[in-house]
Amino acid sequence: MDKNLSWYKKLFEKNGYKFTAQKRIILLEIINANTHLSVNEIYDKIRQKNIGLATVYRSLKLFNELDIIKQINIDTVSYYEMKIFSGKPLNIHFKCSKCDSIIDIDNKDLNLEYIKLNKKVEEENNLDVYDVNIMLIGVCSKCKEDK
Amino acid sequence: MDKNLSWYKKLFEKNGYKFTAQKRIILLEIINANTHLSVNEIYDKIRQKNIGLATVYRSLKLFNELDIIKQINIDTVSYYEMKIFSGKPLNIHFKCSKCDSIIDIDNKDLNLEYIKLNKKVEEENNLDVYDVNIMLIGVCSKCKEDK
DNA sequence: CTTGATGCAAAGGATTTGCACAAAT
DNA sequence: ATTTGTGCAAATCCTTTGCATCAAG
Repeated sequence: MDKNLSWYKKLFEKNGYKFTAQKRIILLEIINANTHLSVNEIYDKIRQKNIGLATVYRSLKLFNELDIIKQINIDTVSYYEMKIFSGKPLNIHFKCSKCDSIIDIDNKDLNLEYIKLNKKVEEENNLDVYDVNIMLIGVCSKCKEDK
Repeated sequence: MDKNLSWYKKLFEKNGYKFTAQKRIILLEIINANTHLSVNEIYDKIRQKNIGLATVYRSLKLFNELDIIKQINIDTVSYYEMKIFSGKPLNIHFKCSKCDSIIDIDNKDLNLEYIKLNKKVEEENNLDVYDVNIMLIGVCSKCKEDK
């Protein structure tokens, strides 16, 4: 087991949960995907391993609670992705309203600018902001071409 | 009927839909709320008028199609609010993770800055962006106090 | 009279829960 | 042993759909 997984194992146990084979498999899928996944996408990848849908839901709920994944809701469908701290403070998602594809937008400069804006919101409204979801809607480059 | 409502009536009829009493009642609730409403919040306000839940869903779907309302999804719950063009190009929502309240954040300067950032995203990724949903998550001022 | 709209109830889809059994400490 | 986790099926919640009827043009 590599270093990272044992880190997660410790986190689970510290909070009174067991790091079972099922949770390990589900977590690895999300880590390896490196993008957002829906419950069904996760379930499809692991269904041959005899893991029930309810277990997927329960694991995701737990991961969320422990703050290791992030849930993104797009048109009533939920997607999940890892929270990664270094160099990727937040993820911006773009949805094409023509082809419905969802694109991850990741750009350090942009992220920094968004963070500055968040600071401003915090100050002006007396809030603590610790997470942001930004969802852009429009037409992607492919759909701009074929019209 | 005031000017605004007759504008909506025309919009509906131009698109082959009737401006019924039910749609009028539902639309007025959203206009008067001046904030985001869930389907249940809308339904509760009008249920005494003998309007079915299905009609609420159908009307919201239609309003969305005609682009007069905007749908916001927060943790699998959908909220609806008017799209207002003048001076309110976008709405930023903040959700307190302690008390679950949702606060509308509206500030012209902030909106302008966000729009600049969106331009940057458009250019760098060759996209057309025409709508943005920004959702901040954190702790509200009330919950910051009572701890 | 023709077309779209409505209310109701049934259907559908996503998510959660109850329960008996299995696994881990 | 005790506690937590799992798979399955049933239950629940939100949303959509089918159908008979109603209303508007």
